[in-house]
Formats: sequence, C-alpha cells, structure tokens
Amino acid sequence: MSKVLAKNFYDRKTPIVAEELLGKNLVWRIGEKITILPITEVEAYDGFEDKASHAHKGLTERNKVMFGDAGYWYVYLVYGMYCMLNIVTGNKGYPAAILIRGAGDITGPGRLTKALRIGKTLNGKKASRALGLWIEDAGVVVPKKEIKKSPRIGVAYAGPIWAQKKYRFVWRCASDT
DNA sequence: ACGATGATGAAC
DNA sequence: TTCATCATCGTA
Repeated sequence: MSKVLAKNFYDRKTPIVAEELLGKNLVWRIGEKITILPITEVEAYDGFEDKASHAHKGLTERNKVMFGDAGYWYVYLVYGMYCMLNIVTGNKGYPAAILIRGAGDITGPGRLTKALRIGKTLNGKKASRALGLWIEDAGVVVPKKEIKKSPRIGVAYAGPIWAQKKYRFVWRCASDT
C-alpha cells in the first residue's frame, strides 16, 4: 500500500524529513501518464539562520511559500534556465524546504524538472493527487548505511558554518561505492 | 573552464 | 532603473 505523504510528515524538523524522503516515491501524473521515481538525493534548507537558504534575508515575493504550511511545492528559477523543485517543511511562519536534487535515474535538480517538465506553475501548490504531483510512501526503508550525508552544493557564499553543514542526503546503493 | 540566460533583491 | 548574483548544465 502506498500512502500519500501529507502535512504530518513534512511538518517536522527539516533534516529529519529530508533524510526520510530518500526512498519515497515522487509521483507525477499528466493525464493518463504516470511517472514514479524513487527519491535519491535531497538538500535541507532550514530556518531564518541558514545563510544558504533563500529565507535568511526575510520574507520576499519569491520565497514566501517557504514561510507557509508544510507539504506545498516551492518552485523557482535559477541561472535563468532551470527550475528547482522543493517541498516546504516546518510550521507555518518557519521558513524551511527541501530541494529534490535527484530521483530515479535522474541526477541533478535542473535535469529532474527538465525531464518531467515541471515549471513554476506548481509554485505554492499543495502536493496532492489532485494536483498531479505528490510524494508517497511505498514502504521502502533505506538502510542508514546507504545514506550519505555531505555539504550542500553551490552554497559557498553562505560562509563556512552553513556551507559546511551536512544537509545533503544521498541514497547510495550498496552495489556502487 | 566557461558561457547561456533571466528572475530576483538591493542599491542608487 | 541598473547591477551583481545566483540551491545549474552542456559543451569544450
């Protein structure tokens, strides 16, 4: 049985949610076509103090979704070309989100949204079957040994403390090393 | 190693 | 209104 992850899953400490998202299924439906991809790589962006997070400069038009309820999509454009897909975590008023960097065979957040044709129209929408983009638990448990923690990518500007935080979680199968 | 490519936020 | 800066990727 697969169950759709809802607010009670996302509304917890961001790094915990991020780690638990590994192995969950990202589901994307366009009409009759359904794509199911197990999540393999994520990054946590947590709270006002996190200098790598968009939220650290306060509430803005772009990042306001991060301040809202958990379980909503935060989608934005970087480098003029690629949309980044994030799921909002934490309580309302507490800005946090998790960037989905890879799922299935796809590695890289830009490639993921390009492959699925996910765009900013989903920004601020609730992850649900009705929307056509959601995450569900198919009962897969990823062994701790297969989870690799490391610093986040592309956030050197955040200063040593935040740039070095191990908020990146990668599901590395035992078969490869 | 670097350019593409455009929204964003802050300065002026 | 202008400017530097990006949670990146493909090509070289």
